[in-house]
Amino acid sequence: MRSYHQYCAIAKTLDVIGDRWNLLIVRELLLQGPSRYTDLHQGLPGIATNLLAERLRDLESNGIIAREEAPPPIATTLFRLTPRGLELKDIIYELGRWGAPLMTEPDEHDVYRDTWLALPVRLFVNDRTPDEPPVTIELRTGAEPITVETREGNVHTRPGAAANPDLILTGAPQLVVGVLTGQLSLTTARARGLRTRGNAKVLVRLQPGSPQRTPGSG
Amino acid sequence: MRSYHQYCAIAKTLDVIGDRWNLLIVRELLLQGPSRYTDLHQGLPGIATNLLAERLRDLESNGIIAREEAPPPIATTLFRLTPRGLELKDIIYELGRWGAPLMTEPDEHDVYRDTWLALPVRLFVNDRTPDEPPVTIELRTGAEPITVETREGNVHTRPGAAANPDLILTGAPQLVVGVLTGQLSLTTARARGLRTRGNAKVLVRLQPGSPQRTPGSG
DNA sequence: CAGCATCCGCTTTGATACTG
DNA sequence: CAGTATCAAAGCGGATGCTG
Repeated sequence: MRSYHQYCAIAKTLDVIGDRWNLLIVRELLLQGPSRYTDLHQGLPGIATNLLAERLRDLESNGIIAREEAPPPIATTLFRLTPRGLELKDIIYELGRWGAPLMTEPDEHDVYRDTWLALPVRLFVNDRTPDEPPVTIELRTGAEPITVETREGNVHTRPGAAANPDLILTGAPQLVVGVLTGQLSLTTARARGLRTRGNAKVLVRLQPGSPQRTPGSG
Repeated sequence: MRSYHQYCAIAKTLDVIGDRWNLLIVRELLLQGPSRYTDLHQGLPGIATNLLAERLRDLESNGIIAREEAPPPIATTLFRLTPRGLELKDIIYELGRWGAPLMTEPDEHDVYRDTWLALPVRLFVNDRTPDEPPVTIELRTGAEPITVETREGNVHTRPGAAANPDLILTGAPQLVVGVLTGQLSLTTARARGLRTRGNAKVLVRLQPGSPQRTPGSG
């Protein structure tokens, strides 16, 4: 990329990951794990295919990602984060935490992927009563459900349905985010189309108090 | 800027602060406090003046910074971070922590400003024996000295000379960073031109162990 | 089909000059 | 001091084509 040519830790970091799309590529690899080129391309709506190829080259030469020839049955190239690339996790988390409040005013043109919801939920919400038995909430905002679980005072998210969820939230992602982050009351969200099934009282447990920092992977 | 048009917390954040120069402007305002246009311009070597003006407009319209007409004796416009802009501190710190290891291989063409050193030092170094009496180290890497102090287990930095420093380090910034982060031995650094005055043993106290997270402002 | 490279029109950036 | 104005160069996005 174009370097800032400044002897400064911030500038040096931005020299490596400041280019357009770079941090979103890291986001995809963090959320999805090792990925094929085509899957990255589909997880990054709007990127030109030549730019994706170029960015992957740059990130590889900077030691952020590595490519790996997977044997059958995959039989294709996989891109994965290196240990150094994984260290960008805290940066991604801070970006997600700062951006969570922006999620309540979505743009009409915005593209949405289910897995993207995991970040604001995990980072902005915390378990206020960690001593009570764990709760499980299933979020249905699109094609694939997401499961939110409390575990030892932390909030974890993972793709897929839950076995025995205490609560199921179905509706537009901004309604789900609004309710989970406490920016939207349950009454208002319901009036705007959110549907709930199960025990909605567990929601008071997951509210932004002192947000958790650098939660575990998952 | 050009939006990613993705309903994702990371993408939304980058829509606001992902443009080139934006985070470095925030860096300057964090390190220097409220600043005049000219001082920002001189603290951001390489930025075109039209770009600085445009970025300041963008950041203001996004609620990150505010401009303020200061009365005499300043009698000019000051740019300062809003509370929302101050919340970017954690992002800046994570960027600085990640970039600190890159500081040992400087480029010949890199520009340097004394205050930039504060970030990697404060973020990458911690006090291993917080119960012992505090130590003070003065860094002389350019025109203006920087003071490093331990206080209740945290490491603080501030511009200016120290009253009674335990140690004074004089030399190129990469030597100072290398020694403080433990990437360079004192012997090697001295051989490359680092000069020390005082009790060099206090350096073993300030080494990267479990790096401190989100230290207080200062 | 997966993983690119090439071409092209548009936008953004950087350098410089100029202004209230 | 605090910007605007201008313009060449680089970067980006979209379409398309190539190769295993």
